Amino acid sequence: MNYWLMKSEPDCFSFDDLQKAGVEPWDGVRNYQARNMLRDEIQVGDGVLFYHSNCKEPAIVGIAEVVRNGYPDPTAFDPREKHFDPRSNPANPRWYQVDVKYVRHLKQALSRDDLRRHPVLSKMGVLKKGNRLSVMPVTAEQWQAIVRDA
DNA sequence: GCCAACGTTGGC
DNA sequence: GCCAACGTTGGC
Repeated sequence: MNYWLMKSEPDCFSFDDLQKAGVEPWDGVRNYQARNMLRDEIQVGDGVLFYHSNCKEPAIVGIAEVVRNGYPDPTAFDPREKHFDPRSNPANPRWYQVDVKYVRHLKQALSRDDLRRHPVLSKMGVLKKGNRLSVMPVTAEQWQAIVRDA
């Protein structure tokens, strides 16, 4: 069992949206490093920290769970989609997605300042400057520090 | 294969 | 809105 942090822009898709949806495909990722994790590493049952990015109050807001292993991202095949990629096709898919399920909100969202102040969480990749990965690994220690206290 | 130009991300 | 960081593109 592994743990991940996934970013979403709340103006686009928020954690409340995930709660309403229940289960949602994590689509539109167009970065090879992230693709490799989605396709090869992220497994059903893995834990997900849901992070709101590019917004007024960037923060880890809740917990989700992977409920489907990596499979081809169909939005890459559709020219009407924002993330359409003509180089990807069903016979030879380039981009992958997983399905994630809402679990629960944190009692209190963890802002970047909260994370920076924490002895364990201050090491999280999401705090690193210039980090642009929309999916990144979280250590068991970091996961437990969050799930235990929040 | 190098690298400059360009686009995107995302905190601030 | 600014700008640093980084990935991608494409000419050579």
